[in-house]
Amino acid sequence: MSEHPPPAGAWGSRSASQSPTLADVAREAGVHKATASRAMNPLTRDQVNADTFRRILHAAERLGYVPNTVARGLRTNRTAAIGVLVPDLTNPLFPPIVRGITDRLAADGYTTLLANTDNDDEQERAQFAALESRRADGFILATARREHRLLARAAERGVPLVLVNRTVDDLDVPSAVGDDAAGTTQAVAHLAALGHRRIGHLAGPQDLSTGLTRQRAFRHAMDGASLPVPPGAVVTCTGYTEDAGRLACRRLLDARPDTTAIVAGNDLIALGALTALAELGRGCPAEVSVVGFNDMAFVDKIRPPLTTVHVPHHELGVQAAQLLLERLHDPHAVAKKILLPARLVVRGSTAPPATAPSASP
Amino acid sequence: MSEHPPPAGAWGSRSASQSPTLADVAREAGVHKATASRAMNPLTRDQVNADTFRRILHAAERLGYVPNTVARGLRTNRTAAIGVLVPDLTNPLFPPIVRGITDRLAADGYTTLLANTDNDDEQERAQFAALESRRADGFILATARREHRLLARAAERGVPLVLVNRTVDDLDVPSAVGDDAAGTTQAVAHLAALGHRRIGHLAGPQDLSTGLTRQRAFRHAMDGASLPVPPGAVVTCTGYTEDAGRLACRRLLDARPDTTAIVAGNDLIALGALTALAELGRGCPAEVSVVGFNDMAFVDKIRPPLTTVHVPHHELGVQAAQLLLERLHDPHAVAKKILLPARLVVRGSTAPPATAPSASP
DNA sequence: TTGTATGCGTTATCAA
DNA sequence: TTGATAACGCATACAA
Repeated sequence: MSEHPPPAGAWGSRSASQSPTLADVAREAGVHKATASRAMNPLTRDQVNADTFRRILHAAERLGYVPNTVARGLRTNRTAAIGVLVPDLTNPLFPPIVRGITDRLAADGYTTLLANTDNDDEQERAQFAALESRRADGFILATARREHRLLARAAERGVPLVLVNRTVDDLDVPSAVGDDAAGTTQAVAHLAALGHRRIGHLAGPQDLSTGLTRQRAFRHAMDGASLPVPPGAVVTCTGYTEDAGRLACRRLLDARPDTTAIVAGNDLIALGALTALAELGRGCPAEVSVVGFNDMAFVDKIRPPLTTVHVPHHELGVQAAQLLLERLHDPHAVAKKILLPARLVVRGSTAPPATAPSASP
Repeated sequence: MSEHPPPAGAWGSRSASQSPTLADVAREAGVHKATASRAMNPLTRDQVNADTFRRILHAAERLGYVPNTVARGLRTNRTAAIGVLVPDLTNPLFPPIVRGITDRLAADGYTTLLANTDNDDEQERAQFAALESRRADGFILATARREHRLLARAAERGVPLVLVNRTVDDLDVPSAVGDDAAGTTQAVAHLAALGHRRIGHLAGPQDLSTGLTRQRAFRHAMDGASLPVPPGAVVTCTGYTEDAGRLACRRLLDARPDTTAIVAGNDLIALGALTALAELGRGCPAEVSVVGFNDMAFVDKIRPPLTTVHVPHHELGVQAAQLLLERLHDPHAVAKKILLPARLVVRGSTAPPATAPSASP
């Protein structure tokens, strides 16, 4: 056994800043490495005698043994690490999603490798390659475009992949997204019920599933309410940003000055629209109502408090992680697509139109 | 997967979903593993003949070789991965910090391992252990309390550690934080210049460096302006949350009903204070002015737009990452503490007091 | 139930 | 400049 054990938590002759290995534990417990390995692994724990198990565990504790996940990963070819790619963490949409992901993953002992892509193909490729070289067991992408080369190739190679928030065209990849269509429909219904007839849409980028789905749902809902969507009433923003929203709103009101309500592609676009309205001296909701999408943090505090479609982002993250874990457990499972309910939250940015709907023939 | 051999980029006889290894590349190029290794590593690249280098690189490309970071990590005992611990990513304070960290780390080829602790000791311990078992090369903690057992022990063990946003007492750990004292001083000076004399402080938790520093700076600045800080004018919040701010604000106004201005420990506390004021029917800034701290995203959009102290959070993250990289490069470097400038941003939540400062004797 | 032997993919050391 | 060999720490097939 050990001669004079150094103060505490040291391990014999090894240099002070070295971690003890399974070999050290085995030596300390007087067993073979393999037995120590079995004792430390929950899955093989029952293969070892109860008594020796206690001895080994005790030795491990005494030495402060921590299993080396890197070595284990090399041996087992599984790292219990998941790559998470988001466009930009400072977009308030993503923190709750990522939080949901990490919460679910951590519960199963998985670690989250986080990377931002800034919607840049080259950055995304580089980050994805880096995480793949790290042998992440799977990926959760919040960066999907409807057509996505990198994503398609990865899926074809059989890389375990799950999409969150956005989805992709023509590919059987599991995903967890909000019900964009239903949310948009509720927004239009709300405005129609208030008496609005000239409703515009500031659409998100059409190469993103959210942008396209919401735009189509908008037209469909308008049609269903027998409301017209004349040329210029739908303007596509260059991005999900405040500034793109501001610019698009000006174009919308330029083409359709009598617009009384706007369905924005998301909350950032809605904020931009509010700015544009303020610049143009048009009151919201007095003259123009605005509905957002996502119910980002603090949009209830702005002026006017934003009517918007709530999407359960944390739960989106949880479900995405859950899907990935299931897929890792059973690689041949069918690629589920989860749609989480969205619901309109009415606040102060919507009101009946100031002038009654035109009563002329 | 598919029975049909994959179209292109397959590697001889290996099973379809296997990555090619250095051995495969070496065989393809007709050299030894070791030579291939040297060719693929930027640091040893020049040890290899230019011609064979091209041959190896070509072979690697043909096979789609990606170095296995796990194996490299086992061999070199360095993983190029950094553990990042935050209390809660959905607190708007942290996304820009984390973004700054990942930006700087990614630039040097490091990967970010992200974990949330929810200010819970046990969660933090577990997450830290998990990341350590993964052999992260170092850690950036946004979770520091002034006295922090886990942190202290890790520092003593020589684990490369950097603190961000918050710091710790009595420990030589590098850190990057905002200039809390200077920011608070500016806030008080601003209010005093507006004519406020009865200024209260909703202090953050005093076991956090930010809470203590700002509280002390508040008292010091008040003293410097010859303004009194009577009992009850400083209330400590139970946390950096809206609700804690709301409750504390009620206690403050209960004890000191004639308060005309409030310096909040941070923006969330300020938001809670605004809520409390609204509940009590006290206008802001008409009756009570409020100053926040941090300049979180979108506090310029709320009503009233929040006067607050801007802290360069992204840069805080960048600097923290930079400190850690330096420390990894030179483990014996001195533990720098970086203080980034904070500056008051005046918006709509502050105004001169409604009643002129009491003119009685 | 435990011990033996081997290899995961890479890099460091030594020889040639 | 290149090749041979060993070792990083662990898990597992096989033997005992």
